[in-house]
Amino acid sequence: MAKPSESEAALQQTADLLHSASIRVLRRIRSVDAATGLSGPRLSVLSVIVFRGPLSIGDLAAAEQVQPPTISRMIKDLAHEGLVRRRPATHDRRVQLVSATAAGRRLLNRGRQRRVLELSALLETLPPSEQQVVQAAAEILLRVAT
Amino acid sequence: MAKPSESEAALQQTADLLHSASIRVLRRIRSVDAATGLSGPRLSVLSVIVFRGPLSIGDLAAAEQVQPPTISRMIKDLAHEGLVRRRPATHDRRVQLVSATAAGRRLLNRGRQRRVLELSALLETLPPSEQQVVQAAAEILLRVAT
DNA sequence: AAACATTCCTTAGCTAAGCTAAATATTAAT
DNA sequence: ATTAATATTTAGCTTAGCTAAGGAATGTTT
Repeated sequence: MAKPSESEAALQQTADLLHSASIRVLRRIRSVDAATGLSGPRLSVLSVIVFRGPLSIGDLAAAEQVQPPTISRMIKDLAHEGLVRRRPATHDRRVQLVSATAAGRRLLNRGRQRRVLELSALLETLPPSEQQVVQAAAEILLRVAT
Repeated sequence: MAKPSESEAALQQTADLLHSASIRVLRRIRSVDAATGLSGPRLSVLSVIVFRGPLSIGDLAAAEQVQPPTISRMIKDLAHEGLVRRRPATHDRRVQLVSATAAGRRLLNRGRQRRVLELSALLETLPPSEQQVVQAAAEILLRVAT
């Protein structure tokens, strides 16, 4: 590993801080998520389904960075719990289009609300100037991190 | 749910952005982590062991927000792979103190290096002013989010 | 000091979520 | 009409989470 230049070192320090901060933020949220009654992975796929509309199994697998069989089974379970509905696409009956039921949307939105409130409580302890820094950083990262 | 005031709404928007940004940052890192040959959970406990020194099973469980049996089994496996070592504490022979081996530290540091470089590549595309915003935000969040 | 209670860890056994390989069904192409 | 390709499912394995129950060491009470 070559010796990094000064600016590279600064970049790496920022990267390191960002890594740790992201971990802590999500760790904080995880505890609150338990209240939904869904596991992390299920909550995550339900979220994709709710916000990115009807979607095939394959698209869901790509979105979750997971293999199709994993999604296939989760959708079966979520459908059985009435949170999600699936039907063959009209243009290609191999693909299953998955969408959220009203119950699925309700559950997700309540969970999302709890999460947001948990983080809000954290941000509330900051002076407004720092809140703005956090917001600006989040916007920057959302722009560049796919 | 009561109607939020204007500042509460702003806070919630920031919280929402922060949530999404954190997810995307960690998702980006996950792909790189696969190169270590360790799963996410194992990498995570190894990291805690390396950076927080010798630690009991119970402390590790608390750090990872997981029940002790989960850690107990993972430590058994990591020890078997030579990445970690455990021995009874001298002052209380019920507790097992876990520490990293040289091999464990090497593996972790290489992985950490890869992660940091991956994020650095992302940050590099930003103008310096935005890099500073991200760094400032990360520092703020590390301060308030345990 | 003996008995009881507590604490730390492990074992056993379950479920969920990840994987690969192989099967099925539909569509596309030759 | 076959053959190839694609989308999903099924089957079977591993890892990681859980709870319940047990063993060993330590603390507490009488």
